Amino acid sequence: MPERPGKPTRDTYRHGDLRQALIEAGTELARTGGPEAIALRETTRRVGVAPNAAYRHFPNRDALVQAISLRAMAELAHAMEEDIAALPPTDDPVQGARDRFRAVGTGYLRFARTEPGLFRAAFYVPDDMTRAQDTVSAGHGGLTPFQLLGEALDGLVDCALMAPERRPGAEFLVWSCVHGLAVLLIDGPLRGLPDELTDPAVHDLIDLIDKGLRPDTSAADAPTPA
Amino acid sequence: MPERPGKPTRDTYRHGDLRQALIEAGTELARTGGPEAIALRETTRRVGVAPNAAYRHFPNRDALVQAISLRAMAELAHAMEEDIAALPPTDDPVQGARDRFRAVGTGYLRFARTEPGLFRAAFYVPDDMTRAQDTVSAGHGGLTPFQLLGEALDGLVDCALMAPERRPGAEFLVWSCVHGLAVLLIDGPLRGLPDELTDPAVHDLIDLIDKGLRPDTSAADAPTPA
DNA sequence: AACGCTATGTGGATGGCGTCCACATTCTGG
DNA sequence: CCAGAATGTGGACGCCATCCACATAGCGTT
Repeated sequence: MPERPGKPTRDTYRHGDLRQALIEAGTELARTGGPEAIALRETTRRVGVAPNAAYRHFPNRDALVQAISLRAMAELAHAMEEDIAALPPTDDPVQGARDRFRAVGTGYLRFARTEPGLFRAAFYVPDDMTRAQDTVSAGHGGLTPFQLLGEALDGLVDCALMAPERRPGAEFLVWSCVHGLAVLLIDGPLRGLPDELTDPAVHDLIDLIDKGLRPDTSAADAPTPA
Repeated sequence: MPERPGKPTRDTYRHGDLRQALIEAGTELARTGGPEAIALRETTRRVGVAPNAAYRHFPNRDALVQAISLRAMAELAHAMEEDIAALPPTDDPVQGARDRFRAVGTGYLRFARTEPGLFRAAFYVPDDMTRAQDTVSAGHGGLTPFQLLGEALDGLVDCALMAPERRPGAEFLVWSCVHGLAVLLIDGPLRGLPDELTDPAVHDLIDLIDKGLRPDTSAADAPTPA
């Protein structure tokens, strides 16, 4: 019996669901080391299978990383949904819209800080905008992170917290701001900033975005402030 | 004569300034392929030297990447300085402050789109905030990108385009927004967006930040807009 | 001027990686 | 029940970073 305990073994020649097992194992690698830590050989090793077996389910390493990336994106959606769900109920629709908008941002940044490896994996590689619609990257509610943000923005417009003419493409602007902070915090120059400093930064950033989106009250768009 | 044309050779056993040559060659690799394209072996090959020679000047690959990263950060500073220098002269100090602030942002994003590989290299790896002060990463004016942004923000405060009490830490917020768009554009889901779409996005983003930074004119900070 | 020390470059080996090709085993449909 | 498809294995190749032992060149001392 050459079976050493601790090493995953199997009695059948076939694995059963190797594809899923690889995604699972690879996700754990990404969780601790980011997408570049997803080594094909190490992943197959953990599953207890020869390196080449992976090629029966993915054309190459990048395809595996891609699949893991989609799953990570879905986890990001979950985190955002959690922050939205944790919101205290309100009768005021304006308050509600603003709360949901904030929750989208805080959930995003909470996930980035809690699971930096997966967050980075979610944004790894051959991506175009089409993937944001992929249902695999959606949360339990069926919406992707991008779509969750869109809904929150629609809510702002409905409550006149945002000018409708500014709505088109606003996802990209807001997304940029929040994403930028996430990136600077997890592998940029702000890495390792203690929570006591990051939490206010998150708050202030969302304040800034919120304020920047609001409709112009009087005359405030011209070069001079007032 | 085993010298094949095209391959860099040298007549002396010593190279002269191998360290600088490695940084130079590695920078070219990063320019086209980003920091992960900086392979120690390929870099030394281009310089015409054995792989191990690099270890006389850098403890490991990461140190080389780090040196290249600093140089790339300096190039980023140059790009920002260029946009500032290209500004039309103005008598209006308010206009000037706003212009410089915008130029900091446009320069940053122009560099990111023009030299995505170097931009990514600039933000690669073991970084903490201390490196932003490193003079190696400064531009011709002696200021790092971070410091250039700080100056621009000071200018806004001086012209009452920004509330002084919001000044501390504002670098991080503004930086996040601009950096986020850069990242989404060059290796995120917005990759490959044509210039016709990115240019307005850059403009709108800076507008949003500008607006978000402005002092509250009347009553506009409370949950209700007006 | 000669000597030795140190800085610098070379060569070879090791272990990790992704990927390809040939082969083995199992499952499935006719 | 058997052929072929699906799946897993083994070995090889070329890339990589890094380590050790060795070679050579330049520099300061005497």
